[in-house]
Order: sequence, then structure tokens, then C-alpha cells
Amino acid sequence: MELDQRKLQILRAIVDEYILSASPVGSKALSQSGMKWSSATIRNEMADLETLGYLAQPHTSAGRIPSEKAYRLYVDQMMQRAHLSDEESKLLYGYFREHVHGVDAVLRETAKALSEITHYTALVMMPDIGVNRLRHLQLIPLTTGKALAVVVTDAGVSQNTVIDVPEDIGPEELDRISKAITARFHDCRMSTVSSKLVREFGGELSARADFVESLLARLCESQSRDRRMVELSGATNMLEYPEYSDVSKARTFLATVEQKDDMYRMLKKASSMEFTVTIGSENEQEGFQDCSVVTASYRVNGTPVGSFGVIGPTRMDYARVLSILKNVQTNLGTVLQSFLKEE
Amino acid sequence: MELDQRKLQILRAIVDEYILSASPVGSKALSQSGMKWSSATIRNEMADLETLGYLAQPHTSAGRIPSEKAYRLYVDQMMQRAHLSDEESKLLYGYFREHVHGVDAVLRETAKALSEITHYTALVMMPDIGVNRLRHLQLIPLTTGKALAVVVTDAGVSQNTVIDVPEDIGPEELDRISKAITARFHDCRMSTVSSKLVREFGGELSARADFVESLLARLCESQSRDRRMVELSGATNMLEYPEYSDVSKARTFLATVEQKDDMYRMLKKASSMEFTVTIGSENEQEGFQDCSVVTASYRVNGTPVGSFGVIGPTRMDYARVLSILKNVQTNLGTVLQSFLKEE
DNA sequence: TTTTAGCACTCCGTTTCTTCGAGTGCTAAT
DNA sequence: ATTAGCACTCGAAGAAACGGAGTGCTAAAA
Repeated sequence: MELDQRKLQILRAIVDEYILSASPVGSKALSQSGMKWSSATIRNEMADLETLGYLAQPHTSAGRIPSEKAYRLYVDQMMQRAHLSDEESKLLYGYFREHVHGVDAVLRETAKALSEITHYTALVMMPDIGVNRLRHLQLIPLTTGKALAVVVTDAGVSQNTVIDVPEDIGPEELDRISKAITARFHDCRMSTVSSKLVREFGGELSARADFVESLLARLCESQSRDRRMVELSGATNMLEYPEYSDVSKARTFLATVEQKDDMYRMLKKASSMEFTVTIGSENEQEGFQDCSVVTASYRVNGTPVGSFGVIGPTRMDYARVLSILKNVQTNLGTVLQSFLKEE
Repeated sequence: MELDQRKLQILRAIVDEYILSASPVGSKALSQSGMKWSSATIRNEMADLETLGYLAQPHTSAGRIPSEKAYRLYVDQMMQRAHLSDEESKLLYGYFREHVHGVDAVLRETAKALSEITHYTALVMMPDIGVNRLRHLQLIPLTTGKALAVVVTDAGVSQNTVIDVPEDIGPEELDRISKAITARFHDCRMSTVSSKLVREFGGELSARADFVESLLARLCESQSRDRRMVELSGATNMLEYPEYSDVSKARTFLATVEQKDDMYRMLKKASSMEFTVTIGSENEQEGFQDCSVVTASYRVNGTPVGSFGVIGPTRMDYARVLSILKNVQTNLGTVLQSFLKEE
């Protein structure tokens, strides 16, 4: 089952070539472009690689294309990290210098940067507010019976939610409750700010325990409801590739990528890993069976709070994409940190 | 230049048929389906209609397709408003019953409803905050030097902006300034809350005049910057139609529709009109030369604050779309009003 | 004068057939 | 173990043939 040096070399050449051209690679073409063996030898090796499951033939008299197994091997062992040109890193850096109006804006900009530079489709998950610490909560009266709850965390992320308020709580009391909650739960993780803690606490809060309880429940719930938790960019980039010259394929892809719930779940799952590469049928999503997803996580104060990634055809340029993700990860870390000068 | 009754009737039949089938309509097919004239007569009339510019022929031996001029006539004079089935109005009504967590959510839901029911692409403009009246402004400290400004208007719309704060203003003072501004400018139109008014006002505000001024400037500026002002839904619906079976056409369409700035401008312009129908080349956008855009405005307290619309191929079912928009306009009006019980 | 039947003609979309060439597997020579 | 040579395969692309829906025009019918 071990592949000897020559097989590896040939396989790598095939993958590299196929990533570039998207058309089956033949033995002759290979031997002419810098391979030191004759086409016949390569042909024999290709036959072997096919029986081993690394290559496939669209039809009898065509060249070979890499299988998912080949891509997996390529990603895990064979590829050498691409080197971004100075120009590219500068370009990338530029995206992060421009818009610094809050975490959300930066992440949106990140998605745009990723999709524009890779020419694939980019997804960025908004940070998971649960792991962050509460810095400020403010209730703003809207109408009788309704108020806007604004939560700000130490990561500089904010979240708005409309909540119901008992009629007998006036603006002044809302303000006092805001201050009380802020004081009590300052620097607690959002996920631990549960209703249990409320009862322990005396004063104004316990008098309004029911309200505060429902308020906190509402805050947690609203996070998962909010469909804006994923920023998508460059979905139409995929239409450039011959894989999607068929409109119906393009349609299924676009439909899948717009299922923000699924995308969020996917990224969330990936956020515990520094990097992930998911190839073709390894993907859970129906619509990504012919795609690969590459993700990277980002952290704030050392805690991973989210992830971002790129989706492309299985023959995507993994080396390049990974380099770009790594670069973005660094940039993003720096920028997000800059929102936290106080720490 | 006047079209007699028969010409009108024939033209209408052609438009109706072409909207359904998307393929050129021939004289024979027409005369067989309920027309009381022979194919020859119809043929002559069609030739006339062509010289008058209402019809076009893709090639010599094909049927006729309506020109933009024909659609214009159709929309302005000939079409009869479609009647939504009870089922459909109920379905539509359902969208508005479900999500009532704030104005933004409702409008997002509106976009989804529109695209799903029409099978075209829907756009909804978030309400223009400028014409609304300030109800509450709250500054929330983020880090030293930065704060989050949350603006709430009488329409229940909120807007978050990260602003810079001089280092010597502490959390308590931010709170006091918030209250002072809220008190001073309560019920003023956002667009009139300009820096000029600030100077007139004494007390805490004038002491921090520079800060308040820059704050207000920042708020105005940020509205136009914010790219989330347009909610898009069902962009991929267009790929269902034969007009977009060509991937490159699909690409240009999708690219255009994702230019949120342009879309916002388009809707903004349309928001002063109850309804608009823009056919083919009447559109300013490059990518909409083969599309039609139908919009309706929505109002809060009688003031038009935004608009929403549907984009489809020029042969879209105008009658149906207009009925749906009218229905949605009513529903939306009711729901938005319900956020304003106080008035 | 208006409408309609009839007819020759056009031209697109489809299908069928042919050709071309890149690629293969196998065998025999190196 | 490697490679040159050869017969074979099969899809992609082009060419030719066909069918049919539709037209414009003319002449007869209303």
C-alpha cells in the first residue's frame, strides 16, 4: 500500500496539473513536461495508481483525474505551502487597514478579501458570543411593552435583541436594571450568565427576577435565531469554473451555500480546529459533494471564538488557499486584538 | 399610431403567451387558441405591429416576441390585475404573523416571502433612518477611546455605530451625554439633528460640543456606509428561467444584484413612488438590461421610509407581481404600525 | 375592401454520420 | 526494468441531412 518515490512524484504532477487545467492528464503530456521517465513507464504507474484508488478515468481513452483519496494524500503529505508574493500579502493587509468600524465590519471585510483574493467562495462566521465575557448590557425603551437589549462583550461584539417588558417597568427602572446586570455579571461568560445566577442576587434584580430571567433566556435564544451570523462573499465566483458551467449544478451549489444555518453549523464545528480541509464527499452538506472546504479558526484573547473558510471545487489550489488563510488568520488576530486595548 | 381593438387584443394575447412560454409566438398557434381570426389575418396584423415597434422577430422564420414598448403598453393599459387565491394571501399573511422581533427581522422576512411566492428575486430596502424621529440615543463604552452608539427611532429601527471618544470622557459622562442628547433631540428628525443645533444648547452638551458634533457626523455618515441596508432574497431563482441558462448571463445578473450600494440607490429612488415598473433598458444598471424591476414603497406614520421590489426577466408576470406587492405593502404597513403603539 | 386559404420559401434545432486525435493497453525490443 | 511501437477506443467537434414551425405573398372568397 505504500507508494514509492516515483509514484508519489507522478501523482503529485498529475494533481498539480489537474488543479491548473481541470482536464484529464495524459501520460504523454506528463513525460514531456519535465518528467524523467517515458510515457510508457508513466502509463504503467498510472495504471497502478488507478487500481490503488488514487486516480480515475472519465472514460477508457482519456487521461486520468485525481480521486478524493489523491487529494487527501496531496493535502496531508505532498503539497508544499505556496509562498504569497509581497504584492499579495500587501493587498491582503490593505483590507484590514481600511475598515476598522467594529468587529462585524472587519469580519465582513475579511469575507470580501478572501473571496476576491482566492477567487473562490468565502464564508466567515461571526464570533460566538457565548464564550465571550459580558462588558455592558443596556436596555433601551422602544414602546410600552418593548425594549431593545444591546449586549457588548469584551471582544467588542455587540448584539441587539428586541424584548418584551412588563408594562409597569418604566425607562428609569430599565436603566437601573441595565446597570445592575452590568455590574453583577461584568466579565462573566455569556454562556454562564444563566437564570440560576439571577436568583442568588438581591436588590433590584431579585425584585424583578421573572423579567430578568426571561430577558436572559431571550438573549441566548436570539443568538441562535439570528441568521446574520455568517457572512458570505463571492458565491458567484464558482460560476467561473468549468465544473459549474452547467446551470443546474451552479444552482444546487448556490442554494447550499445560502443555507446560512448549515453554513454556521459547519463553521462552528470547525472553529475548534486551527485548520481543516474537507474534501468532496467528506462534506456533510449534500450540495458540497464536489467541493472542498478549507477553514481556519480565529481567536480573541487566546480563546477560539469563530472560524472562516473558503469553498471551491475539489481541485482547488489547496496550497495557495492554506497560505492565504494562515495570512488572514494572523491579520485578523491582530485587528481583533486592537479592539481590546484595555485588557 | 393608435392601435385598433384587434391589434390590441392580438398584442395582449402574444404578451400573455410569451410570459408563459418564453418562446416566440406564431400566428397559427394564436389563431387556434381562442382567437376569432385566421392565422393569415393575425399574420398581417403581426407584421403591422412589428413595423410599429411592438414586436420583434428573433429570425426570419420564427414567431414574434414582444418588445419593451409592448411590455410598457401592456403594463400601462392592457393588463388586468391578477387575483391572488385565498391560499396565496393566507400564505403571504403567514410570513408576517411569525417573526415580529423588530423591524429588521420583519423586513428580512418580507424579502424571503416575496422571493418565495413570486419565484423571482426580491429586494427590500431597510428604512431610511433620516426621515424618522429620534427616540433614544445611548452611548455604550467599549474600550478606552471607543464607544458604541445605538440610535432608536420612532419607527422602531435601531442602528449601531462604533465611534471614537476622547480619552477624558468616562462611562458616567457618556451616560449623561446620552441622556442629554435624547432629551434635547427627542422627536426631531434624524436628518435635522445636525451639528448646528448642538451649539445652541447649553449645559453638558456645549462643554463637549466638539465631541457631540463629531458623533452626530459619524452617525449620518455611517448610515450610507452600512452595506446591510438592502436585504436580498432568491437571487438564484433566476437560474430557473431559460433566459439564464447561459452561465455567463447568470453571472452578470448575480453580480449586479449583489452590488448592494446600487440596489440601495435604486430602491431609495423608487421609495417616493407608490409603485414603479421599470422595463429592460429603462433600468440604469448595466446588468438589468434584460430584466424588469417592480417596486412598491412602504410607509410608517404616513411617511414613506423605504421600498421593496421584485426583479425578474422582462417577460415577468407583471399582473401577478403587482398584486403580490400590493398585498405585501398592506401587510407590511400593518405590522410596522404595530411597533408604534405609543403614537 | 377585407379576410382567408394555399403555397413556396426560410431558417433554426436536431439528429446522424464522419473525422480527428489524444490516450490507452499490450507486446516485443532494449 | 524500461521504452518504443502499434492497434485500438472513444469522446469532441464538425459537416451534412432532415423536419417543422413560421413567414410573406398571391389569389380567391366574403
